[in-house]
Amino acid sequence: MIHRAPLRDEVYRQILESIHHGTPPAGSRVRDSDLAARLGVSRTPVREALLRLSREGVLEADMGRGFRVPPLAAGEIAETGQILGTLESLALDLTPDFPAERLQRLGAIDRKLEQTRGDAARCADLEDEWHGTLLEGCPNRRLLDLIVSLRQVLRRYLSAYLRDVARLALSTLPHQKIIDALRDGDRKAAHLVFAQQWRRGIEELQAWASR
Amino acid sequence: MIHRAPLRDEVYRQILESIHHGTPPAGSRVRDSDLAARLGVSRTPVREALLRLSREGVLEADMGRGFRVPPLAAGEIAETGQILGTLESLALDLTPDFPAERLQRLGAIDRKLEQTRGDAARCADLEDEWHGTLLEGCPNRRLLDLIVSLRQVLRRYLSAYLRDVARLALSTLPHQKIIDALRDGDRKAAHLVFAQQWRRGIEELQAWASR
DNA sequence: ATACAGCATATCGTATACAGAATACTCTAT
DNA sequence: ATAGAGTATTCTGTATACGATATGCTGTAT
Repeated sequence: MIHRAPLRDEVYRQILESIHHGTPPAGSRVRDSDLAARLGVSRTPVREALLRLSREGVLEADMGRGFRVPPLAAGEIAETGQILGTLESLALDLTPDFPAERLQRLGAIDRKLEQTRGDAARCADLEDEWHGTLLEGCPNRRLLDLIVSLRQVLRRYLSAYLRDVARLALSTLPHQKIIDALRDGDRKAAHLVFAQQWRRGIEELQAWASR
Repeated sequence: MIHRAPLRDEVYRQILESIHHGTPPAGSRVRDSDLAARLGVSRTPVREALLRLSREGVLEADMGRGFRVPPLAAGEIAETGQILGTLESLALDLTPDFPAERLQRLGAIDRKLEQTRGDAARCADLEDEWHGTLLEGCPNRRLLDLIVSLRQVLRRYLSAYLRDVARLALSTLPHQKIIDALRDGDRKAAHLVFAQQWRRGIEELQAWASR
């Protein structure tokens, strides 16, 4: 069973990756013809990807003025964080079980996370992967899709933060606490730590973004 | 200060309205050239609108096969309902206050709702307006945007339901209970009734959709 | 030096063109 | 009459073209 993938999807991924690496930097314009030339495709799929990115909040679009990477705004962290924290908590609650195999994979990601030094984007990637793995058992696929797309917004801040403070690695301690609670079958505790970690993470990002 | 609006936005609205009225019916294909001809614009803005609608879950897009109105599926009601109920509850909690003026407007919408007979789409419109008005004070604009776009998915089911059972009007009783609780400053009670009403609504829709 | 008018250029939003894949159609063989 | 191969047509995804608006530059006046 073969299936062709739309160009716009690949273009979407490429642009997103660039933005996470900070190119172009926050505040700058994004010219569709530039991207089309760089990626070797026409403007059409590029614009489709840009339109999608601006619906998702990763880009801004002003009529007649094209697209731009919005400046980092502390307020956006809180807005998106509230939503994402709520939705990920919901996904956690909806997940029927956490088989040992999944918990092991979570531990493996944490170990990689601890070994990752210096590469902010890679670090943020792993953090994303951890959350994705934790929630992958949630049967509500639409919810998972929504979470993934919302996460792109926060990822921009997380990457910028990690680059800026040049922190060598994210702490995996709260991760481990959640894994332990789930292994013991203590959903309530897991939920609590998870929500608390979310709050802390958002506060940390916000404190940084507010200078 | 004048601002031109992108064609794709107007096209988006038109298509959405059609779908809510049940044309084209669930299951049928949507040809961009048809719409372009009918609306008197080119395929470009039409495709942009269709792409957006399929990202939002109102349409389906298969590569090489274009777009279609997905068949009504009971599972989708539960999936979207879980998300939307959670997010609207969040928005309710985040709203700092409910001035008397807003509560009066809610009452006015309810009265219109009671007088609306037979027009399913109009009825669903008013139900939407009620929720929109209830939550308009929430300072998290991104959350409100997200809620609006998610609501489009459920609206398709609500419209179809109202058309099918030919119910003359939605009950505004739970609405009134929420308004009363808010007037008394009893947020907890309001939250409770709200969440409960959500559950009941979803169950009702789902029971209908499952035949 | 600064601010502004006027022109040149770039870039956007939309329309159209084109190639290839999917669907519909026809004709034949059973 | 039905099923299936082969062809014609439609429609999609992507590329290109075009007109209009926004942006940037140059020169001049203050």
